Amino acid sequence: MNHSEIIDLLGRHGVKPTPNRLLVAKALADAESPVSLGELETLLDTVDKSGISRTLALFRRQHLVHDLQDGSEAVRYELCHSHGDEEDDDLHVHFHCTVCGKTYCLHECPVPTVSIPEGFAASSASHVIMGVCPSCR
Amino acid sequence: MNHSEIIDLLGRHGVKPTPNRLLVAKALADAESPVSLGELETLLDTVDKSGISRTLALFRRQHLVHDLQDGSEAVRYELCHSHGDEEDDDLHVHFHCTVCGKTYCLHECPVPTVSIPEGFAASSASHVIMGVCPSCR
DNA sequence: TCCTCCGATGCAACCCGGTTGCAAATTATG
DNA sequence: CATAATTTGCAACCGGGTTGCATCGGAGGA
Repeated sequence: MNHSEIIDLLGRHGVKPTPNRLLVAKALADAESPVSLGELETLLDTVDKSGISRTLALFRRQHLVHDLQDGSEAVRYELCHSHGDEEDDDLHVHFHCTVCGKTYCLHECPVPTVSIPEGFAASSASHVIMGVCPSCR
Repeated sequence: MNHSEIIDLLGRHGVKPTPNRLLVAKALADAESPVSLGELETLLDTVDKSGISRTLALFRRQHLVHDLQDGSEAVRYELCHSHGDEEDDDLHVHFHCTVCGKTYCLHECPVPTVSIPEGFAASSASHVIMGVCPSCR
């Protein structure tokens, strides 16, 4: 994703494109798998941890990223692929490798729908599979 | 679950029944929903946080409890209901209420099986639904 | 029974991911 | 150009959780 595409993306989500936000968004766009705050910190050594944290909070509020608890200690972030600026409709299964710690997005696997008891109102769901990835076997 | 049943449960998992372990196991058995370390700490004010932490680590190693990241800040623990002392086969869906923060075990909803790409080896899976629970609507 | 030893426990210090207060820098606005 | 509003970096802080270490307590042997 190039510079102007990223500016455009931020704009569609109502986010003013400041330098740091562009860096964070680019890093997220370039990542092939969900990234944690700590990883972003080492990836973007010019940007302070607090700035990244605040940027991610903003992105979350504007539905530009969604977060994911994959079983590792840290929360990981991933760009929303839905093009609406509201809810994220790109809910796919994640696979967390217990050997290398990497988390894969199985884009081709949608999160299955589970019927839940009367009275519960679901707004989103996450499905994380733990195991060993191809390169660690 | 009464005292001797708990001692028996620990025994089946190869855990020596010390006073603190019995307290932690009882608290977990009595809880109607998964409990966090912090909640156990307030529940068992006679037992130190570090002791609870070490006990939970032991229980995890012996497959007596399994842990769950439900989207709240803390990890929650739940007694394994499988009666084997090895793997836990009681994988059910959890529901996390974003209003009251409580996590429900939907025991009647097994975690759906998702077919994953060639090369990945799954060992377990978690399925967490976020939303609003009956008492918060 | 008493001794000895090893595991269990409590306490405090620490670690780590993450957030917040605040002042400096940068950007937008009249 | 002046002033107000945002963004940023730095450091301090926060909360969950673990670890080092000294002490306590219980099982087993003389």
